[in-house]
Amino acid sequence: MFRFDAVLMWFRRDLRVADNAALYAALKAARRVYCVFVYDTEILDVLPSRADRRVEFIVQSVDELGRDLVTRGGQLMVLHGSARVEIPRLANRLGVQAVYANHDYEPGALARDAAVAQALKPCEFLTRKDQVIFEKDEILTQGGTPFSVFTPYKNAWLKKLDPFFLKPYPVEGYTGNMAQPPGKFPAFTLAGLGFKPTNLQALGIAGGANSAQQLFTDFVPRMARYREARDFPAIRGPSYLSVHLRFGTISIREIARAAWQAAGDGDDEGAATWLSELIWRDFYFMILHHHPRVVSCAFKPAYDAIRWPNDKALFDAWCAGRTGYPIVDAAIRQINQTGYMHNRLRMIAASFLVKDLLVDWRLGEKYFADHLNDFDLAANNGGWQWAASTGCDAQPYFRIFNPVTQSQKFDPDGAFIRRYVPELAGCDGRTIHAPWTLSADAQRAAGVVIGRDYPAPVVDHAAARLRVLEMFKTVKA
DNA sequence: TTTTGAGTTGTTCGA
DNA sequence: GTCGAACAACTCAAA
Repeated sequence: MFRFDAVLMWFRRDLRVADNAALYAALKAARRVYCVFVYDTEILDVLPSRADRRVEFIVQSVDELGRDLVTRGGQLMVLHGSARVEIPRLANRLGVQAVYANHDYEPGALARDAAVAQALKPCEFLTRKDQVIFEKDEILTQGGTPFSVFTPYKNAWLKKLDPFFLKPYPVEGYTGNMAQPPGKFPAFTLAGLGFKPTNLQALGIAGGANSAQQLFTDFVPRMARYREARDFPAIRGPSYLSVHLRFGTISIREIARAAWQAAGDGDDEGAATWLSELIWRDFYFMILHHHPRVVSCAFKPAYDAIRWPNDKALFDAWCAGRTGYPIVDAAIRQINQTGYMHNRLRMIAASFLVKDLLVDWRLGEKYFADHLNDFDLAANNGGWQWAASTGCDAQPYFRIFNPVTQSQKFDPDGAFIRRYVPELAGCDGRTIHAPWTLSADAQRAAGVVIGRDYPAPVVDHAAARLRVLEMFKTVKA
């Protein structure tokens, strides 16, 4: 009744037991299922810092996954090395007939998986869809081509959606055939991996599926207000699940199901808006999978002709949160201090770097990639190309965020700015968005001298706007 | 094949 | 303060 005697389940971006597609497939297919996670040195060795919140998050998640597997009669083997080498070696040692894993769509991961599949032969490498609701070829235009505009993609996505696609994989009922590995596979500590602790715990962020469930439970009653609340960084609008989606400590099916059910027939716009964000996630995975060149090039190739000045002093000011524009600086300080940045602020900070400072979007993309806990290649690239107007939707290049207007609109009292730019704590809600406009007396009264305690604006927005418009026009012509 | 409607997230200007 | 139009013209997707 089993297809295989023994198989190996390889966990990667799916650090949970519940509703895990590949784990379910493995348990259904084999009399004995081994489980493994590899701390892949090919990834860890190139991280920019030895204190990385993501590594800490993964360690916590892997530890919890290991404990969870033990309660179900299994045990997680944990390795540290190159997955390309370690997985085939382990499969051979265990004598399994197949290795199961969930699909990973990034170009580097696809190359790794192709190499592993090759090295495993004749042992099979069997993979399942788990990270997304619909993969790259499941939502197509009537002409059978991939979409490149979000709205028609979303309409087709919603039309295709059926409760069937959101059904959880009932892993719990099939864990009787978990296998005990031969020998010892001790867990790795953060220090054992060569990394230093971060402020993750102090931030209240924790890895693992239990923490993800807590966040989700906390968000469910807020979902109805998501549409109104999500744009204001000072309030608790978003779900904060992005990092858990990144590492698979929560199932996309579980949360999409909740959103879809709540959205109903259009009577809950908060849930519908949140579901839309989950569809964006599928959309960008699809775009990257079909167009891997966007990793290094503009989706609209014409814009690769732009010669970005890339002024180093301006880029450094942006990275340090010292541009003189409070909302931009607060945003950058948030990512620097926490590894998280509110979505509205990601747009403002990205627009400012590209359109005001004339720095190549790829430098900003890299900065976010290095610092975001929830960094995902597909979504980060899509977001930056959107902000830079080089992306795949019909985004006119003359849409340039005004950092003061955005600040007034989305942080009206300056509460968020005050949290991350304490130099400006003495400014009132009216003037905090553009403190350089204060008179010398008013600055003294607010306890901040512009140019001494807080930088003067590094560029003039109105002038910068005209300059970038001119640049884009030249390239088009 | 041709036509038609529409395109995440904005800003500025002028009435 | 508020509102509508202009920004410029292109590409996508469906009828």
